[in-house]
Parts: sequence; C-alpha cells; structure tokens
Amino acid sequence: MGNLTLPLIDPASDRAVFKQISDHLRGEIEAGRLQPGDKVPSESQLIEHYGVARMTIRQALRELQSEGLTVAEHGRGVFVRSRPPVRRLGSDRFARRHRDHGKAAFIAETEGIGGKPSVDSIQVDETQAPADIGDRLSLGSDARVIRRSRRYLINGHPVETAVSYIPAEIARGTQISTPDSGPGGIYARLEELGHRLDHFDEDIRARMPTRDEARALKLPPGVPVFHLVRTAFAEGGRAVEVCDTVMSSDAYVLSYHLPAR
Amino acid sequence: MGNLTLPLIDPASDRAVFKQISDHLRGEIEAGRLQPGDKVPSESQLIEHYGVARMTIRQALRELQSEGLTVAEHGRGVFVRSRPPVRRLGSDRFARRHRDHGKAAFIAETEGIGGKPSVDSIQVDETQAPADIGDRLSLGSDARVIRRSRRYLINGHPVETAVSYIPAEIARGTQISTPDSGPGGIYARLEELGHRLDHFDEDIRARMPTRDEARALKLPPGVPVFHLVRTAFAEGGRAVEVCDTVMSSDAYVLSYHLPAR
DNA sequence: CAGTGGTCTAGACCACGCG
DNA sequence: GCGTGGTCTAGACCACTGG
Repeated sequence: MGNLTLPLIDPASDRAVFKQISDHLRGEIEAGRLQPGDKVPSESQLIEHYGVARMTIRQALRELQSEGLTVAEHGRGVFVRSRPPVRRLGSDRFARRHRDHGKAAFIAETEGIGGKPSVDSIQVDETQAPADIGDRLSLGSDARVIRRSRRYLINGHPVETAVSYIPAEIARGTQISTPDSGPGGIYARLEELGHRLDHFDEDIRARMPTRDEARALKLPPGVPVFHLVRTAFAEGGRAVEVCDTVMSSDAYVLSYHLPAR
Repeated sequence: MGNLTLPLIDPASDRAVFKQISDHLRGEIEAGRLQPGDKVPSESQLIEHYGVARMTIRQALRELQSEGLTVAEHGRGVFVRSRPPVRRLGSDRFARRHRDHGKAAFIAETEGIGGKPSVDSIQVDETQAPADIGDRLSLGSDARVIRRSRRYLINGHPVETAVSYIPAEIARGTQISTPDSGPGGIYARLEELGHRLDHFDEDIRARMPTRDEARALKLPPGVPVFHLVRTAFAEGGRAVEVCDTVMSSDAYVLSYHLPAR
C-alpha cells in the first residue's frame, strides 16, 4: 500500500470503526501522502489491513466521497480528486469595454486561463415566463419570453449551464431569438436595440445538485453547485434579461468588488 | 404511510432498486406530498412495502440525505429538511451609512429578517500571519497580525464562522485587539484610526464542509458551505483587513450589484 | 418499554477496465 | 481473466427517543 501510514483500529475508542478508517485516509490526503490523482488502497487491501467487513470499508470510503475528497471509478479504483482549472468570475466581466471587443465573456475569460472554451446544446424558443422569472422581469403572469439555453465547457468538460430569459416583446424577430447571438453576445444585441445596460443584480446560492444537474455537469458525488441568477437592468430601470445559471463549484471562484461608499 | 403514492419496484428496470426507491421518495418531496418537517416512512415500513433488505432501504435514504433533502434523527425518524430563515447578504452591507448607525452588520440584518442574532466564541490573539493571509495584506513573511475569531448564530442556531486578520502594527493596543470591538465594529475603529475605507474585494467558493466546520455549524450531511474571503482596502490602496468566513449555504443568499460601466 | 436509526458482519452476484 | 467497485441479502447488536 505504498508509503501510507495507516494505523490499526483502536477497539477501545468509542469512535465508529468506519469513521476511524475514514479519519486515517483523510489524514493521508491532508498530509499530502495521497496526492490528487493518486489511487487510494483498494477495498480488498483495506479489508485485509483493518480486518473488517467490506461494508465497513465502503462506508468509510463513502464518507470521503461525500466530502468531495475522492472519486470512485468503477473497475479502476478510488482516486483522490484533482481539481479542474478554476475560472474566476470578476465583477467587471460584463463591463461594456469587454463587450465592445466582440467576444462573449465566457470565451475571453477561459482563453485567459489557458483553457479551451466551447458551448453546446444551444436551444432557443419562445415560451410562457416561469413565475419567478416573470417577477424579476416585472412582467404580467401571462407574459411571453425568449428562452436561450446553453451549456459551457472548458477543455471538453462541462462547467456551467445557463438559461437566459428575455421579454419576447424585446427579442422576437431579432438575432437574440436565433442560436448564434453574434459578436459580444446578447448584451451587445440588447444595446443595439436601444436598451443601454445600466447594471446587473446577482443572487447566489450554493446547494447540492439535483440529479439532472449532476448529469448535465458530470458532477461526481460530493461536489455542490453555485446557483446564480442575474438580472440585467437597462438605463431607466427596466429589467431586460434574467439569466439562471448552475455552475460546478469546483470550476469557479466568484469574485466581487464592493465600494465602501 | 399516509397519503403517499409509493409504487412498487419494477424488476424489469435496469435502474438499481435503491435508486428506484429514492426516486419515489424524492418525487413525493418534490410533489409536496411530503412537506418540510414531515416524517418519511420508517425503515421497517419501507422494508415491508418494497420487500427488500434493510441495507437497500438505507442506501436509498442515504441518497436523499446526501442531496440535502432529508435529515435523519437517531431514535426519531427521517424528516424532510426544513430551511432556516435565509439571510441575504447585500452589496451595500458595508456601506458607511450603516456603520455610522453604530450597529454591526450582522445584528442589523438579522433583526431585519425577524431573527434573534447572537455571537459567541469571540477570541482575540496576536499571531504570525498565515501565508495566504499575509499575501492578501501585502505583508512580509514574518508579519504579525491580530486575529479575531467568532461565530454568528440566528435564533441560537450557528450559521457562520469568521476569522478577521488585521496587521498588528495597525491594531495592537487599540480596541480592535479586545473582544468587544465597540459600536459599528472593527471597520468603524479602523476609520477612527485614520484608515478610511475605500472598497472591499470578496472571493467566494462553495464546497462541502470539513469535519470541523460541520461540527461548528451543526451542519447535517448534504449541506455545502460558502467560503468567503473578504479583503478591506483603505483609501490609498492599502489592505487593512482580511476576513475569512465559512457560512452554512442554506442560511444565506449572497447578493451583488454590478455596474455595467 | 417499543420503535427508531447507527453500526457491523459475511456472504453473493454483477458490471466495468484493462491487459 | 482478474481485480476493481456497485448492488443486494439476512441477519446481529447497539444507542437514542418517546410514551
């Protein structure tokens, strides 16, 4: 089992056996004797080392997995999790000066950290606004919206899903309701349509993913998501877009600038 | 088992039995037939209903727990999780006009949502700056800092731990290095000392809690944390404080305002 | 006390990966 | 084919909660 320093179970301790085992393994990871990408000893090796039943070992391993420290790969083994490149979302990512350069925010930022950006499953349709979205857009209960759904990937690995809602009255028949929103993205199009943007509000939650989200982002167990809802306001105060995004928490650091005023 | 509509296992399906069971229960929760606070059928009831072994039921229940949908209470049962009151952290929470009113941000905001705020385990000491903190404060490697640790509670339930670091050179011998930082908190004291605050930078991550964090915040399994690191800058650009906080993700929505500039 | 969930055992068969 | 993890069974004893 390599250079690991795994003690034996202390039968006198009142700490559960599986917790003692997960403590040992967690200690090896935190001490760096098990590095990201390293293989954790197999179940059979641990069974032999500790002299316990298989389910006890599995419970210890599940503990580590639910803490986001390891991933199990069927037929290969259990590995210490290695983090993908982290994308930093800065407060100024929607500044007009970036938009004017013609690249959508995601592409520019991802190239900036040396990753290969891509976008897939772009779907655009017109639909009834969900209630919470309608509220944020200050629309009536029967309002129609253009809905743009897409998924963002870095180096082929999905990191974020996003759904934008724009009042149909604004976007219908424009490039916003076509899959390719053009240079600078939909914010550039909104400004061309005369909706000069003034500010954005972002609400951020963190939670465990639903089953669908875990599938769409290929999330291993133990990785939470950021759920970010951004509302874009035009000068004059009208809400012109709501963007509902779900991001893999280990692909992102969100970064904000607050004036002391 | 009440009004629940729990189907039987489909033996023809290739979906694992325990996943079929957790799908059923998840459906009852999402449909609202199991409301927050409701008791999920007991293991023995589920064993009888589905005719499977206990470990299979337990695996299904663990699935729901790791998704943050339920909590198990030893000797009582498994319950649908009910959310505590959510505290919204707004962009303007450190605006000077609030500080001038003399209430620290946490107290004022919590009373605003009808909760009873409290703070405990306040510890203050002087220590060597950890490397990452020293970097953020632009201090040398042997720099000393005043460290202020505390835990915030709403209605007696812990929601956040915070550790502030202030260069010792600034804070030594002032009220900042005493447990009670006085009206308006340490930001008010820093300004009185001539460090007029200009802006704050916040970095936000989400992840599963460590064991220590889960204990300090009494987090049930399946609840991630926000890890927020805020740096306070004085006019002139000097970093005068770093605050490292860990927040229960289901007690908070973070809210930010971004100018379109 | 009865009922609940928490831990643990000692097996079984299966599906996946890799050589 | 062999070793890996994934699922499942059928028991056991324990600790906690509540009447």
